[in-house]
Amino acid sequence: MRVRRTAEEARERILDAAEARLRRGGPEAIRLQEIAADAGISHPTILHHFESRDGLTRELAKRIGRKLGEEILEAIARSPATEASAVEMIEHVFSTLRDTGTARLLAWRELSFESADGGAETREILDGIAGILHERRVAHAKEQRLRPPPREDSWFIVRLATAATLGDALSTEAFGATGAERRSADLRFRRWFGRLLHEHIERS
Amino acid sequence: MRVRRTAEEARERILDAAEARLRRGGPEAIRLQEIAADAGISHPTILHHFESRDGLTRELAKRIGRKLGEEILEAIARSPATEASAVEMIEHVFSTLRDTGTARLLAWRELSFESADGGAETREILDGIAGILHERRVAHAKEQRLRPPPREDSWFIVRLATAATLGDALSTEAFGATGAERRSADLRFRRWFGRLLHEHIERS
DNA sequence: TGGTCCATTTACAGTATTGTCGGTAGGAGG
DNA sequence: CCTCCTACCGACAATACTGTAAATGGACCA
Repeated sequence: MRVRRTAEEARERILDAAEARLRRGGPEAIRLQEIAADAGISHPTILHHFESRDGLTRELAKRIGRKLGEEILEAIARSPATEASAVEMIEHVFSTLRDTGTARLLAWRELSFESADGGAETREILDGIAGILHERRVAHAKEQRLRPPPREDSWFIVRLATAATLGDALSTEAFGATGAERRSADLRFRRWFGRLLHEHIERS
Repeated sequence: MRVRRTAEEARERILDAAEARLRRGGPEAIRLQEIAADAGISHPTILHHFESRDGLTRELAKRIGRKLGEEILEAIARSPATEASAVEMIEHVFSTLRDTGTARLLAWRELSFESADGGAETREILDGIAGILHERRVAHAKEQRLRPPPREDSWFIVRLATAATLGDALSTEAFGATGAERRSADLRFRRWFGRLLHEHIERS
């Protein structure tokens, strides 16, 4: 009683299982046998599709990056294009990133592939976001007949938002009680952070 | 020709070696044999002192937390006690944390022991810092006859600084060229962040 | 229907890694 | 000097994990 999938389908399934293990079990949880069990296949099938365990982790890291890009672009597309909402945009982007648990995966990626080439891709995405943000701010300044903010300021805003989200998602346990209380504190913190950035931007 | 150390000394040596491996090689680099080789001992000695590999990692995680606490407290002690320097204090604390590479270790710790009890300890440290910051702010407000900021505001400042530092240290690769150019950008970013917090605090 | 492709499996090989055991030796205290 | 404690080691056991080889069968196509 053997299920046969397309190669693409099988690969996705395997990556899904590996990702789930990574979310739950930390950086050492990528074991071929366990992943295979989760995916309902035998472990040599994984090797058939990814060459080696290393191939699997590399592919997984790539996919995490791709998914992140998609999530962010989607969030940008959904956010209204008014000038003041630039902050909201950022906030929304990164709260999405966080709630989906992608932050943990990103951290694993950074930790595991310190000198990998994957960083360039991430950087492009962030450059893109910073560009959009900056354009909006420049347009806003023109309207109000104020002088435009330095480019680096916009870049730093994105950098801060990224770092804060990543860091916050990682160290959540340290920041308060669990359950409902924590959720509401998380929300208040996010809002507080949004306001902080907003005020900074308003001050141009 | 056999070297005999005190148990305490041996444990420290082993933990040092393990920590170094973790810094360089990522989360999967904790191998008893390699660590033993680095420490100039045989691997059963590690097991003798730590029961099991798991015992070693747990102990290492604990020590990382302790060291962090010490570093932070030291930095606090060194920073002047004037009110306005509260931000500087934070900035200094976390730049120290970052430059020593402790941020990477913390990330490993969070990733590996998701539901461990270690979180409480970290939280206590942060609570302490937030307390100090808040006291200073309250005193400052009293002097200026302004109304004191909400406690949660101080707490959130610390939370943001922590998260941002941790996240930034992790994702540094994604943020720009390496070498001298990056260093100066890092410095500017830190300053920028410091000013951002400072302005927020000044606005009470 | 017969044939080909290839995703999948079972069984196995090889190796790396953790953990155990018995014994050895350094050093402190009597 | 003798004795005890225990840090330490070499050799071995057990297991866990990755990777290989050969066979199997599902699906599509002629």
